[in-house]
Amino acid sequence: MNATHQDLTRNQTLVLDTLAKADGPLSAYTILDRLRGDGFRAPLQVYRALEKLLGFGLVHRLESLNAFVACAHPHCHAHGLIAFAICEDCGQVDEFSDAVVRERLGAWSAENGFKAEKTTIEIRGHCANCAAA
Amino acid sequence: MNATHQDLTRNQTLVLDTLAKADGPLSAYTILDRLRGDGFRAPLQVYRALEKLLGFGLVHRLESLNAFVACAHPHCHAHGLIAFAICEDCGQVDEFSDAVVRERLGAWSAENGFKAEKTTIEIRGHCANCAAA
DNA sequence: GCCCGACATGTAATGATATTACATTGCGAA
DNA sequence: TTCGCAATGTAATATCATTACATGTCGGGC
Repeated sequence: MNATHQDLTRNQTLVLDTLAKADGPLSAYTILDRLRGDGFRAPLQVYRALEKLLGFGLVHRLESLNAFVACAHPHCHAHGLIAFAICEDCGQVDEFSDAVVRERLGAWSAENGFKAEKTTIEIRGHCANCAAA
Repeated sequence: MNATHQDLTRNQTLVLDTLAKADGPLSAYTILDRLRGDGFRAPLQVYRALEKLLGFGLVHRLESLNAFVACAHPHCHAHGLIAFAICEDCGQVDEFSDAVVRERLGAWSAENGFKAEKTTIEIRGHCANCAAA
């Protein structure tokens, strides 16, 4: 019973749409500001919606930015490990997945008896466009 | 001209020693509190020391925790990519490095023209000890 | 010896991110 | 209808990090 877009509440929909329309990651407070016109008043309204959306796999949190992005592949919440390449110049985020990386990290966990719950991979740098300029 | 332990200033030494003595990651404010007795008064004193220590490779920042740990291998600041396994129960952090993972992420960057500056890999979960309990 | 520049430090104020606590509302099931 | 649960609203506060500006320290060139 995976949550679909239709299960979302009003607040969740507003937050997700805001992220989807944005051209890069947004902080919770930026989302809040963009939704003032829709009646948002307090950070908690944003954080609560984000919490659900993260659970549904529709949104990702970028730990190194303290910010959030809409999932680039919202239809296949299948892949368990996602990596992000974050351009420090233009803010663009590229989301990808690598089976070998997943397998290697899984192997380390198995060898060390570590039960992984959530894995974060974030590469900060400069995208092709910005590196060229 | 890599910085050695001897190049450190008083504040840097105090902060590094605090992290080294701790049994897990510490937030900047926790470090501050532990150094009040040594004359520390303001967050900036901690953040400035951390900034240098991060540059020297003697300390790592855990992005998903907003906290800091002393490097487990302070003598070989060689390996370019480090992964952290963080136990959510006991707070222990295990630091490791995997050549295959580095190679795969490097390959993705090369294919996509992305110039990587810094890569974060953090696995949150439960260590062998805590998982057993 | 003195002056200067570079860097480390001290201090206050503020900004940015996130959570706790408690009251209220909406809505389906017994 | 009434209960219970999940979502929501609101205020206050906790936590993490930076900006701005003043002061101190030390070594090199003169």
